[in-house]
Amino acid sequence: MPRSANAVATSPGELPADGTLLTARGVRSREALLDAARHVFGAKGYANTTIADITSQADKALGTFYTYFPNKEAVLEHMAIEFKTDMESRIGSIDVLSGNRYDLIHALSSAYWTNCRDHRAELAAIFQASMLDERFAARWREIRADARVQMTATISGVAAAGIASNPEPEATASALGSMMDYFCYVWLIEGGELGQPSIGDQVAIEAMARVLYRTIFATSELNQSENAT
Amino acid sequence: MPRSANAVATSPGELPADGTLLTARGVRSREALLDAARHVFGAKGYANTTIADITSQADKALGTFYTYFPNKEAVLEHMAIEFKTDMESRIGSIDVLSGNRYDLIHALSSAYWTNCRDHRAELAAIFQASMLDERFAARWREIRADARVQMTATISGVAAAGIASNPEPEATASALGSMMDYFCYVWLIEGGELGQPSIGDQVAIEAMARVLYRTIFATSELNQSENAT
Amino acid sequence: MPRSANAVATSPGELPADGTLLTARGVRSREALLDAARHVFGAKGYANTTIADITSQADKALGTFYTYFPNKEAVLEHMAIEFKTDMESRIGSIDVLSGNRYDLIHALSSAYWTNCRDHRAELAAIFQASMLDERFAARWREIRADARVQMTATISGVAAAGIASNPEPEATASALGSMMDYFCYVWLIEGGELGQPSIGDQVAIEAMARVLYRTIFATSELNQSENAT
Amino acid sequence: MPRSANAVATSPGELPADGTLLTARGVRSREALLDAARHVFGAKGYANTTIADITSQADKALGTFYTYFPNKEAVLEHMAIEFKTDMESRIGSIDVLSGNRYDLIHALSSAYWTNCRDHRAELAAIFQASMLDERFAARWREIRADARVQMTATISGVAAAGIASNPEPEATASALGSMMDYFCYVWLIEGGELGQPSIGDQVAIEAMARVLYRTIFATSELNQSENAT
DNA sequence: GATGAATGAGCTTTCATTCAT
DNA sequence: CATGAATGAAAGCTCATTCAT
Repeated sequence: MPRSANAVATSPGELPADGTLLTARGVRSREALLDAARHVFGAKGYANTTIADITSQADKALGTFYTYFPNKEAVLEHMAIEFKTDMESRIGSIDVLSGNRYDLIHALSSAYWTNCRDHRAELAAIFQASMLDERFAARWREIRADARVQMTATISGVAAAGIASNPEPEATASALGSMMDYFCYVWLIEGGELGQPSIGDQVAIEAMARVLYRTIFATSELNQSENAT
Repeated sequence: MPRSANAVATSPGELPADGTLLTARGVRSREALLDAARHVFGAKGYANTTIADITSQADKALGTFYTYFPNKEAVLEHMAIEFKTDMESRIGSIDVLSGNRYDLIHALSSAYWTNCRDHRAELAAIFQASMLDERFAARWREIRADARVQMTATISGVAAAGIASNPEPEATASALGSMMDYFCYVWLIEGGELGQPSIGDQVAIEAMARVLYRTIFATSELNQSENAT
Repeated sequence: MPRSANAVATSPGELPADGTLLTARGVRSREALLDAARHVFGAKGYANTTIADITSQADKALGTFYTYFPNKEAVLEHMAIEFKTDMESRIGSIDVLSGNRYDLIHALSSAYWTNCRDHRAELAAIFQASMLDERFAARWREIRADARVQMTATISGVAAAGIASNPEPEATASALGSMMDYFCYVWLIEGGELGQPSIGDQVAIEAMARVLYRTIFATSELNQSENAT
Repeated sequence: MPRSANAVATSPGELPADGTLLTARGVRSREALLDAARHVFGAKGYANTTIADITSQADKALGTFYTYFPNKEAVLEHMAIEFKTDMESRIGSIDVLSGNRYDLIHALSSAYWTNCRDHRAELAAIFQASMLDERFAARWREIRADARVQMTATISGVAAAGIASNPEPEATASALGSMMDYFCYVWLIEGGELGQPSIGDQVAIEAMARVLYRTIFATSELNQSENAT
């Protein structure tokens, strides 16, 4: 297919299914579909969303969807990449040098929480898809791994000598990562715990920061009773 | 109208759809279906499992399923109850008085992990269903709440005075609960983290225990730097 | 799935998609679908026939089709086997010893024509599918090969010495096979030649026989002028 | 309303859908689409080819197709005419007077085979379409009739008295025509017979010539045994 | 003329659920 | 109780055709 004169360059990830460029109109439509998808994923969940739900939310014909995406997974793929990229950028822009150790942990929690909050719908969809589709489970594992590595790197940078030893750091990091992932999911998507549907940003961020901080910087004293077991 | 002479009393939760009693044969069939469901839920996931999958695994005819359950959710409901009951029983049987504080936490982690491990398939199904079905999300919330309350009660029983303060105990408990739930899910069901497919029981239990213990019993010293922020 | 007491043994090729046995009712339904398929394949052509056409012709619900066949190809597969089996049986039952050479050729033509005529709809479908679907082209090639081999064997059995040599017997056999296949297709399915929509059985059979006979048993005299070229 | 100054006269069959004249650019585009269609018809088959396949092969936008053709059939129509015209021209240019009888038959076979070979893709498409579309079946019938008439005329011109009688000459001609059509299809398009994917031009042409020659010029001797039946 | 986005009818396939035997 | 055939609503995806730019 020829490069039309009115086709415009698009940023990576904005290419339609067949690899051709999009016109301005195309870019708008694609964006409308993504917005619509975000909306309905958030409202009905990824699995319960049909292509028709997305197009009707975007006020497009059903077939239009397939001009831009080969299937629902592709939409999610796109969102997952955005989610990941954004997360990396937020975590990457934390100033590792300023502030004390707790500040750093707090900044990390804050970045994590905020990113999940600002990508509520996508997070919901990604989480759900990771439990339904083997391929997406692998995708999500990558995203988690990435975040965990970032986190670990950040932590390691400030970990001073004399701090409580961390046997099995990998397992501990996994536990902390699980905490963050699911805590965000529970409060931002599932609707909180029984009888308590929502939580303030600060309270949430501090709760996560607390668990992270105490686990990572436990004093040797505490550490010893642990070993005493 | 009286049931046939060979109808037998069944324990609660073993009643067929219409509330009548089951014959011995009926009990066997029902059990076969539940076993089959556990098996295929574990193998293909809850969402991807069809009623036909269950009956064919159980070597029964399709229609037989509806003699015992109104639908797939009912099967899961049953499993969720078992999961919950078993969890309560394991946590309840922890000897709160013996051992030191870490031992108690460790016992808790162990009970949690072991229950999840022994109910792998059900856990997978419950997790998945909680993301697909609003009703099941509520159900799972209850189960989680229950476990959290149990856990908190256990913790509170040994929490001595002078220990680091826990502002927002609810949020902290939620974070710790999230950690346990998802950590178990990741390692027992999803297949671990990127590049590391499995984990030893002891390593897993200790990782969870470490996070719980350090978070709950942080020394005031650590606590102060936290407040200093 | 259990072997139900009312499931009945079925002849090979009458098994449903999942390999289980069919009940008497099932056998009836399956047959009804096959009949309906034959009918609509004949009326609208294979490619233009939808599953819905078949089921509505059979007065069944759409989904019923999938109880017996995984897709439209499977129906055709079934028909192709029947066609081939029947053809083999007809050709196989020709009495090779009785009659003169021409009689044998005539019997062969007759068997061929009659089989195609009695399987009009299937032949149409098979022919069409062989042009649309690579897999079916291979299937049809097998059927043709089989028929050709049968034919050749029959011919060889009576081919006396001193008959005109046949250089490139394979190519000649292929040409004769093509003649028979397409001649039958043209007159039995396509609706004949321009301006002549039908042909009598005897005329058709004799026309094919004539070409076969003259080609195979050409006298050396004729053969020599051929070589003289 | 007069067309623009750069509109040029086109040969018959090169008119766009609306009957107006084409500019030089238009002629180029149209030709590009026809070439592309030939290519993809040959590669994927007529039925499996979409308009998008054609335009993308031609490196044109989808909509451009409809500037020149109302639909896919129109493209094929065009090709069929070319095929037919070319066939007529090749057969027409055979020198009826020179050479012996076999030479003439051979020249006919050769012209037929060569034309089919040089229009492989079109032949494939025409054949296929004749099985899918009633209108095209009629079209193809015309083409075949034409070739048959040409052939018969050629043959008749050299048929001397005293040659074996040909009862039902129409049916015989139809059988011979079927042989040629399908033999060419099988070897040039379908990929040959089972286990033998291709054939040399000479072998193919001679096989067809042999069948034609022996059938048409059978000696009375052979003819008699035929009647003896 | 050329472009490619938009449309929606049409088809395939799946599967929960019912029900006659 | 057990059986498995029947049902039809839903959803995914394709593609010929139109049309505004």
